Amino acid sequence: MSGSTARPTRAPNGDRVTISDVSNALGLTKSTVSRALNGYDDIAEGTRRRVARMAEKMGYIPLSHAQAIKTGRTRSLGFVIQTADHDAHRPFLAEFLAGISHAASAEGWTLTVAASDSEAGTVETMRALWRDRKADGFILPRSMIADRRAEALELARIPYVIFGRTDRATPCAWFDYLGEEAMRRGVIHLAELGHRRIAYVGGGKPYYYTGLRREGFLAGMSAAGLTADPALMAEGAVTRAEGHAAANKQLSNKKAPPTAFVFAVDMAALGLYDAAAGRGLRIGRDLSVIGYDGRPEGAQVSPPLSTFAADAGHAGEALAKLLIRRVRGEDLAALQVAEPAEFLDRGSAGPCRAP
Amino acid sequence: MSGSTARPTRAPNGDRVTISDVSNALGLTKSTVSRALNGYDDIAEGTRRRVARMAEKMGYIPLSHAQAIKTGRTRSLGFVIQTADHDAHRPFLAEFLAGISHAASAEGWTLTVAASDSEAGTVETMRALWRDRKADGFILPRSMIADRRAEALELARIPYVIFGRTDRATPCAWFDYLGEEAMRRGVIHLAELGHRRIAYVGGGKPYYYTGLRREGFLAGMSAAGLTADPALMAEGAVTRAEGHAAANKQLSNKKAPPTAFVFAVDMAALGLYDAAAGRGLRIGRDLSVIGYDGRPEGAQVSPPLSTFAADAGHAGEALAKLLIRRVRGEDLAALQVAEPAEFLDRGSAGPCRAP
DNA sequence: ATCACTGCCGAAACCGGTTTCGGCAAGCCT
DNA sequence: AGGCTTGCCGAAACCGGTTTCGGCAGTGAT
Repeated sequence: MSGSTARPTRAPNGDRVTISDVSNALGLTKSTVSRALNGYDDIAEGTRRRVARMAEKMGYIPLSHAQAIKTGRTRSLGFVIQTADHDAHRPFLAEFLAGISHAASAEGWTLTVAASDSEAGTVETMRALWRDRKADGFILPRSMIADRRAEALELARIPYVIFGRTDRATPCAWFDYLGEEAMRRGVIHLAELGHRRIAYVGGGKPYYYTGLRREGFLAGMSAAGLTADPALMAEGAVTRAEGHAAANKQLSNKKAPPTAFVFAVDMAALGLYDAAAGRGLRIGRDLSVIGYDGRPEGAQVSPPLSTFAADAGHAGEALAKLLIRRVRGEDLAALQVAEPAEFLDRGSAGPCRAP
Repeated sequence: MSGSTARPTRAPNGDRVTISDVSNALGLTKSTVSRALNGYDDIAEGTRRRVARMAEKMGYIPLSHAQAIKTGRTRSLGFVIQTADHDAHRPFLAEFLAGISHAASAEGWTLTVAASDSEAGTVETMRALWRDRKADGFILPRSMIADRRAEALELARIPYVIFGRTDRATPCAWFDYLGEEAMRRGVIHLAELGHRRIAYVGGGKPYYYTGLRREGFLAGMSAAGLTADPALMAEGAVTRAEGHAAANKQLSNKKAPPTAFVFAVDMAALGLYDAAAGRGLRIGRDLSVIGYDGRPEGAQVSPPLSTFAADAGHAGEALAKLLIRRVRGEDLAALQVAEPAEFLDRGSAGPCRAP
């Protein structure tokens, strides 16, 4: 026993331990070691354990691209940054990517990112990455209405998961926060504070979540026994400036200005602070507002924006795990996850003071 | 000629064209094709061209991980997101990564990103990625004083490039914007507008750029024939809140409050807007300010913040190109690039109105 | 005419794994 | 006791490339 451990643990290689090193140390062939490690059923249980222990002890980690040449799988997730959309979702990216690679590396996978400046280019990029085995599947951020990326991937039979639900007929793997539920709760919360004229400012047109949140708002209104005034509803505001404009428009409604706002997007909600400042109104007292996203910028303003936290890092982690399971062949039905967004009551929503 | 083109261009493989497909189509061996494509000098010029054309025509792209098993190179750049530093640099990340992968894919390389939550973890992660051939080299964002990441990589002989210069003795490849030059020009610009009491608010302590910009400020002062007042100089402000605090402190200087500010970081400069609003001072008239970074947030405020644009996307591209050249073995001396930051005069710096 | 080069390509080993196939030994059945 | 499974492992092919080595034909020198 002690004699055989004198065998050099050091690989003859560069410094890596190869499968041959392991098999030599055990007096087995590398094919046996490979099958033992990969769970083939023609390996004796005792042998399997011996192999596993020795591999562990020697620190053997298979070279993923050496396996890939035969298996076609690299154990890497793909993500394409779409540089064209200079939209409001960009700031999420850092946490999102961090979340993805965090979950990925926990499973021994990696994240490959590429960039493209158009939707067509994105699809083409993913196809190329797939063809060259740089990624075993893709994570698509922000599902859009009639999402062509998903369509193309489906057609090419490339595994993928989406952040957000879709309107596509064929099912797919996805993770999403229940934005509609948040909107509903937000409205009810405001109603309980006595607000009756509640305005709504929705998000980006092409995104699927926009419809969901709008419906959530309407559901909240009827749950609270209120009727939604079409004049107090808008869509398409994702930046602070757009939110400012939308808020200004609704506040100009002379005969029945809103006393509270629900925004589908935090950044737009910050625009209300500007609109309020321009009119000498105080947020949280003269005007209440609830946002959605949990953006850090919302915590900086005064009073801090009450919002629903949709943690991007957590979403990234969840999606990475889902994609890995998807690539491994799990059924789609088990790969659809929805989570509630957590309400952060930070003071921008107060009791109604209007008559 | 026309007869031989009847040969199936389609690969017998899955759908990929392999090197054997190319060699068969030409009646050569794959070793010859490989050497022809890789520029060996024992291949006749005519043959080389025939091979190149056929490869192009058939759409042959070598599988990078198939090459890697022999060469040890994957043609991929590594980048580790450090999740711990929730600092102000986070927002740059999206453009930075987009720039990197843009330049990378232009050369047929890819970007592998991982995440870590500590400096030690970052180094360990890079080492693991390197060992497993997931990355041929790394891009380090934001050089720090006594940067341990660079030290560790140097020791392990792992190629890398840094965004920013360093204080390390051993030379390394880097790209940087001339922040000190920008500070100098900013001061001179303000001096030409008549300002004499110019305050300075520097950036993050651990970062190397902080010292450079401070020196740049001082150089500008002396170039303008002014003496810097230590009471009007601060450091360590990278967020809006920190900038707000620093500005407040300097504006409280009763006997000689500054009429103009130079900030090392845009986000901190925005804090001056808050401080000014709190005192009823108008930026661009009562108070002048010049920032640095070219952050989009600076364009949103009123008046828009005059600043120096240090394009993160461009930096990413430049660094990716440098790293690729570095991995290919080019000498360090040629891989050190400094570029000026472009001044964006957007109105926050006006003539001095103080006595 | 001979010889040593040189230019150019094929043959084969190799990289680090996976996977198919075949065979030996033990166990079960008749 | 002999035949048939079954369990378990080794041998060898294979994946898609790279790289070493050797040899053949043509060239120039002697």
